[in-house]
Amino acid sequence: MSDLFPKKGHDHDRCVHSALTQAEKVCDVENARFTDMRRKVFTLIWQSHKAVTAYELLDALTSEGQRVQPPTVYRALEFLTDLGLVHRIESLNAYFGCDRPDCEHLGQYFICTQCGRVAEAVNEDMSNAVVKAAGQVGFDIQATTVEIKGLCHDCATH
Amino acid sequence: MSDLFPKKGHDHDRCVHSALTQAEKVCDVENARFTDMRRKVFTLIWQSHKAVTAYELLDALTSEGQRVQPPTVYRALEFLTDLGLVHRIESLNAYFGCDRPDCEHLGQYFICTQCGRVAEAVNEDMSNAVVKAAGQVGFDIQATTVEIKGLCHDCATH
DNA sequence: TCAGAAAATGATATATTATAACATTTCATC
DNA sequence: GATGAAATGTTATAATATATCATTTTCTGA
Repeated sequence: MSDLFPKKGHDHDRCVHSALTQAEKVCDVENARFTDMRRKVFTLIWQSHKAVTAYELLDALTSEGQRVQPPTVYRALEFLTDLGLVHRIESLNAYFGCDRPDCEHLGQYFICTQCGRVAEAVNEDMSNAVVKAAGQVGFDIQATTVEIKGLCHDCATH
Repeated sequence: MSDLFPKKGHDHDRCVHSALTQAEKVCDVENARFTDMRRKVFTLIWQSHKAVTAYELLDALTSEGQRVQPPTVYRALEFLTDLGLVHRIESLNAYFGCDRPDCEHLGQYFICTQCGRVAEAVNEDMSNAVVKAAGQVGFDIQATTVEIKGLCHDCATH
């Protein structure tokens, strides 16, 4: 069985560092400004492998001493999602850091209802099935939302 | 190409009538009460093949002369979704009538961003791909959300 | 370097979606 | 008809998101 969710006790600093490096690269390529606020929001999202709501981000920024209003957070989120650095999880109204922002993909999200962690898959079987099904009914795809809730392997076996 | 979205000029009264008949049957089997309010909300949802928000339902009920508060609508929606008579479209925060409420299924939703119509598919390729992908990573599925946005065949070709 | 334009953020207000908590009414059953 | 359970009414508020205009920061070109 392949791993999807990170192992317990993994070096999370590496996740964050890698995400930041990739985000910088993407912004560079896209000639987009990775400002302090955007970087802060992005880093906060990467504090865990869970999805985070806009107001949790707002609270976190406020605790850090910033006085921030909702539009500031939503703007940063819009910037990050537009660039594909962050994905919105529709069924949670929450946001999740992407670990492959450099390539276009139709992602699928596994959401553990026990531990709250989210994992992104880029599974061709699923993508292909969606594309094929759309083709069969003459539907021209613009965006897909595939979110799967249940128990991750850790939670299911403990 | 198989049809998924209803044809223009189809006899929509038949859709509504069929949906009501099926809903009555499901409620009967489940020994659940299809009260006036639930029937009204259900019928309003079936007024079109679009997804409807809770507050649109509230407004519609109000126009009909009822003085209804949000909890009333949300309770009816909870009842209907629990029974599988209505599905929630997560990416729209809106609700959509199911036309096969009698059988368990992992549905997929095609949402036309042009005309606003929604169509439910029960496509085994997609379901199987999701189930298989979950199996490969040891994920125990509780619920799935598959929503596909784009242009329906009518809108794409006109 | 600095003037002007563009982009980003700040600030205020408000829209939209959803639920908690308790009161009252309706309904099935005895 | 009395009783308890289910449904609905009522009030208040929580949670999520955006519109609008003001101000600040950054980029660009003279």
